[in-house]
Amino acid sequence: MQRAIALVDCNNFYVSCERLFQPRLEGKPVVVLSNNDGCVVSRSQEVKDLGIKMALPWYQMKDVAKRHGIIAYSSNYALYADLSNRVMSLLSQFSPQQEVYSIDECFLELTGMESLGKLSDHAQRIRQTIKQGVGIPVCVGIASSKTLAKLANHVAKKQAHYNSVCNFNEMTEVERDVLFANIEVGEVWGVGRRSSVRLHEMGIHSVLDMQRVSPKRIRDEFSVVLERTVAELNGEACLELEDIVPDKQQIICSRSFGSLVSNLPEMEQAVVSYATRAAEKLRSQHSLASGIQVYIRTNPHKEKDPQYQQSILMPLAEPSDDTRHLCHAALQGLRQIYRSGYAYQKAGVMLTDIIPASARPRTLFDDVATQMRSHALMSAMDAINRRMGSGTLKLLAAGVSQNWAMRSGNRSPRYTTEWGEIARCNAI
DNA sequence: TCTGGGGTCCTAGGACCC
DNA sequence: TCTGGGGTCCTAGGACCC
Repeated sequence: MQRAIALVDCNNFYVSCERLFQPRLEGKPVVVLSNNDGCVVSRSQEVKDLGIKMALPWYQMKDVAKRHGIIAYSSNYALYADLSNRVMSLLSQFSPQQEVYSIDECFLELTGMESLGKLSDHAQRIRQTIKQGVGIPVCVGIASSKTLAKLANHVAKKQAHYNSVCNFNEMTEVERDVLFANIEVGEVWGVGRRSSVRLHEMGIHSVLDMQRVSPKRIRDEFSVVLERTVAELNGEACLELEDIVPDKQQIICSRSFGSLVSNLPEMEQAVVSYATRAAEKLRSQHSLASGIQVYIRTNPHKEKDPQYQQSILMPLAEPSDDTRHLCHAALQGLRQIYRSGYAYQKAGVMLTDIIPASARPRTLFDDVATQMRSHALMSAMDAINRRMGSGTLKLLAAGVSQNWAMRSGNRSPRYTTEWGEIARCNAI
């Protein structure tokens, strides 16, 4: 039986989320910026049409934004995450097997569902359901492997006559060849900028070229990863749907500062804040970490300023999920690598050697009473912060004024997750 | 003034062991 | 004269993704 995998991808997801609550943005050029209002991470079609590239720094496009009346929003992850959950939940009705691949896209297994009629018609019903139920526009690509499904989605998005749905399985080989010959190889999932350049040098320019290249040659010149991509392009499904989300093997929390930091006390506040957040993520997947890595750096874009970056891995005496232990280790690490005389732009922490909490190693000398008190305290903190808002209860070491905190100049209200910011309907 | 954050997988190379 | 070969584990770094 022909394998049928769908990739459902939200259009301009963050921008679509903003428009949902502010319909006046419809038809206008809109962008959403990364943390710190750094660069563009989501663009409306109007902005794409202006030729503005993804990840362009905001300060570099302020002039063009002014000329064209581009409206910029700071990112509002609480809103996007909530709407994403609604989309994914609705999509789960359409297949027994769903892999949520990112905040705005998921794979659905549709193999064998041809009995429902043409799969492209089915995909149109999926689109209508999401549009009606959440209000977010999506495109659907269908094919016999994940890499091809991604490509089909790309076609559905770019070529208007497909009406937002493209099913390679419903096309003849000749039709596909014509299509593939006209798509740049760099559009393929797994072919990044570096590989793209090298492939071009080898004379492989289009998706069709890539499909027909000898897998062995790709393996020798690149890696097994890209060799799999070639197989996937030929309809051989090498990548399975991963419907069970595995625990994270590393948990990172890092952020650029709103303004440069040149003193240890503020760096300490930032590192404690990040370690606190990382510990929350760790507990939410019921895991323990045995190490915490701390990382600091100056601004590499300021070439004239003295540059410094350093990281250090701090092993913990025993695996833990206690914010206090993790922060303590992180601070010790920070003090070892911190050098005065630099203007720091960013710090981060990474939890490593993560194990399930149920696999905590036991010893004869375990202080079970302390472990239980720690667990009770962390559970209470998490419950309060969930209910009253993140950061309601925190370590004093995280600082109160937080002068280094990120900029977020134009964030929309958290319409769906904060009582105080909920959307209002005014009767006239 | 101003350039994101969070992940995964693979590979190469060194240390170490027998 | 002549100094192996294979395996594992760890780490750093690269490439890619959204």
